[in-house]
Amino acid sequence: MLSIGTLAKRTGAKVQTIRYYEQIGLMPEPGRTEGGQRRYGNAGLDRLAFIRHSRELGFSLEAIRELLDLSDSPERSCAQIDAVAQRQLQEVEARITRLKALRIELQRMLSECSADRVADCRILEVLRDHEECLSNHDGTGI
Amino acid sequence: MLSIGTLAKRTGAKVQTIRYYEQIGLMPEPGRTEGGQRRYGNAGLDRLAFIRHSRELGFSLEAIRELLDLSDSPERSCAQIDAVAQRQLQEVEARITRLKALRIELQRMLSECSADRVADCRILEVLRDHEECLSNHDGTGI
DNA sequence: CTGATTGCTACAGCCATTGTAGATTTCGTC
DNA sequence: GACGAAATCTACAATGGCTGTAGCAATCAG
Ligand SMILES: [Zn+2]
Ligand SMILES: [Zn+2]
Ligand SMILES: [Zn+2]
Ligand SMILES: [Zn+2]
Repeated sequence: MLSIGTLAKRTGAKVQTIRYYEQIGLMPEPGRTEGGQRRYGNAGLDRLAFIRHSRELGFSLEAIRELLDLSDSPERSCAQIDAVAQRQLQEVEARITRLKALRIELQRMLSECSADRVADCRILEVLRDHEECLSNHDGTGI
Repeated sequence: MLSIGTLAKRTGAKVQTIRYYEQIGLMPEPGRTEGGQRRYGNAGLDRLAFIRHSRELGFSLEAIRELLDLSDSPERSCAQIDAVAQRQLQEVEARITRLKALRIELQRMLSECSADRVADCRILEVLRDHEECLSNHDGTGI
């Protein structure tokens, strides 16, 4: 049986994070010692590792909850699981697109600035007026 | 003189957001009508437009505060302003790098899944075990 | 003047944690 | 068994950047 600190060390999560996951119902309530401290078995360790790894891959806690629920029905088709991953991929791609547009604007601002007086700083000019921009940054990509 | 609602419409910010910016000291306290409603001049409009555009380019409110402070000294060198933008560019680039790694893992998971039973779902396998991953997702890029 | 719209303050909620304070429990060592 | 250090407990507040709500008060068009 593992203490919450041991679980934290093994998974890279913080102790408070594990308690938070329990609070929101993502981790089940574990057994307790006589003194009231949490004790976990391998199931708890596996579940927490799954959660942490999914977080590292950018899944939201809600998506992870969905994945964990779905994985409780091993005989069903995994189409729904794939859909969750597909959604996540699309979100990642949208964010990449948006960030690339931002990168271009930032690079342009920096390259056009002659590093002179604040009064003539090209960066401030662009920030003051979106007309100076090439992209939209309206959330829909370029 | 502009009401807070007009300011919101002109800049695309929400009314509450403008009040929030005032609360954290990013927007100055404007004049008020006899009845206590906020009234803004062009300075307020310009400042809010600057803040919103900077937010659209991904700058944090702290970075924006810095930029606004720096822009109050028009005769100084703009090196510090450029440094803020440079920092922002580096952050954007780091995020792109990280997201690209995530995209690769997600694409791989999805392409390897044969869309069969949950029990055999490749996506769940990968999420359960980071050993199945090619990248680190440790925040330091690939 | 009246009614609709807008604005006001104060507070709570979102996500996903992290940090804190003060009390209690557990564990290793003697 | 006793002692002290380390870990854990609960409860609550804070982070960033807003957004939403409730219950009033002010403003504006007709
Ligand atoms: Zn400059
Ligand atoms: Zn722009
Ligand atoms: Zn699958
Ligand atoms: Zn991995």
